[in-house]
Amino acid sequence: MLRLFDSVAGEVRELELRDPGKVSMYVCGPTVSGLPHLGHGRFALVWDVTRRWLTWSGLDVTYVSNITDIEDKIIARAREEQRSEVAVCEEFEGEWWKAIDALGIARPDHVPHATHYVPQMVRLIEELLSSDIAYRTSDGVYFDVSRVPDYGCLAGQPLDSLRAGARVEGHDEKRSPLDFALWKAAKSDEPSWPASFGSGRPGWHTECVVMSLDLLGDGFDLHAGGLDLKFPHHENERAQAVAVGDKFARHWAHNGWVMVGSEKMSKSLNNFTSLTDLLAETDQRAYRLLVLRSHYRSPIDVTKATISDAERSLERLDTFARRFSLPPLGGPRFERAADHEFSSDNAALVTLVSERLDDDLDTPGALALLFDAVSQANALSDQGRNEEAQALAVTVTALFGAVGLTLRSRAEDIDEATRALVRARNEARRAKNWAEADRLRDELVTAGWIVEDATGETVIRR
RNA sequence: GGCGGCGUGGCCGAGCGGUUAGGCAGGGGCCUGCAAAGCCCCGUACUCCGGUUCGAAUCCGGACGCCGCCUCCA
Repeated sequence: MLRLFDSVAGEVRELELRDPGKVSMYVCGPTVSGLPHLGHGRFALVWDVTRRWLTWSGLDVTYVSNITDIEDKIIARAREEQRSEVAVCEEFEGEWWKAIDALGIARPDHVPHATHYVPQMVRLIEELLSSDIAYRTSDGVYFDVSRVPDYGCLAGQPLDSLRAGARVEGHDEKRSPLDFALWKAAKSDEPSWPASFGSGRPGWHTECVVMSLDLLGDGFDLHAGGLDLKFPHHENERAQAVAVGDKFARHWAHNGWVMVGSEKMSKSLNNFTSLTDLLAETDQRAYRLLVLRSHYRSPIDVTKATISDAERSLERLDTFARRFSLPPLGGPRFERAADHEFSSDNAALVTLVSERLDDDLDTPGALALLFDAVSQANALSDQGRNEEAQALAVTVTALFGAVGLTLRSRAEDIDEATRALVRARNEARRAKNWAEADRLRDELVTAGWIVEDATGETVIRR
């Protein structure tokens, strides 16, 4: 069973499931006010890997991830571009899914949208108001954090300590600077919804509480997201749930940051900013490999150098897949251990990799094992031990598939003129006409092909 | 001010007291008509200063440097 670092406990602990055999997980999704960036990509990849691994392990996973479609930045953008908030959200939600699909991330089972849950948020706020945990001000409704005894358990600091550090500008009507907005009173040029406590729009922290509890029920197993959401977003979500008597999530997990070296992320510096740009310019699997290659809680550095490093690694894996004609696993479908049969030798590898991944998602450790296995399979094949090699290769590709990394073995479409060159080269080589063979190879190479003669017949690839 | 993290070989990146992480790049070899791919071998790293220990990258103390959170953020 997976052991994961729990952000409240501050230690790695086993994921204790509410219902045996079933995992309910909620991952805070994006606010669709712009193009998805590298940080969005990382969280989506990390939790996709987690979901896949749990599924591989035989668990029935329900994965929920929301779209925030009402928020300050969306309103600001809509105003700036003189179009509706709905139009902005539609555009960037479209971009979001394009990027998700390109990264080979499986779609969530449920994708709740904040605007579809406003009446339920209103009911939650009413409940909080009725018990005086929430209070009204001239600009909305606020949550009184002092009413939650263990407020700060996610921040890792007691309330007093947080309060001492709060960056001032005391909002007159708030009881504490840490109190957060549940509801923002309507303004004439902003979208608003009716409510018994005055029309307006929901604050960000309320939507995820309502949506996660609605779709997964109280005491769901895992609530995950980027490290930056730990405080105050997740703290505040939890505070609301606890305040109305729920247990909320049993386990909290957070992935680390994306860095771009010491340089500020910007196009002018030739750093990738948006996922959309990254995916347009690189192998779309490179980012997944980069994410898998470091621990999910460590910061990762995404630069041209680290991405191209990953791309070259992928070439090695693709060459491997080609050599053994391995099927492309991963992508939108899930792999399950139970769907595969492993010989005892290969079962040992599966066990070792499983132990790595079950240990707080040690993907770097798992990859090290898999790369070793790739070398082993190649070596076996070199020695002519083809059955063993093939079986190992199939196991390796299944395990890559288990974390969503698809190896490509499919030959590219090759046009007839190029095929003719390859045939001519085979003729020349049979005739030991090396000058002609070399000339034809140069021609193919100039056309962008990589030429390999390994099996007697020439094989070309891009 | 409070809380937390990090500093590893050319680059990336694991490591949680003793054994080769792994990848990429580089060097040598095997294979090959020559290449490519593949395989084998190689670099002998851990910010600094003390300490604990038979033994420390790994534990403790200190120094220096970098970063994050306490405010919208994946």
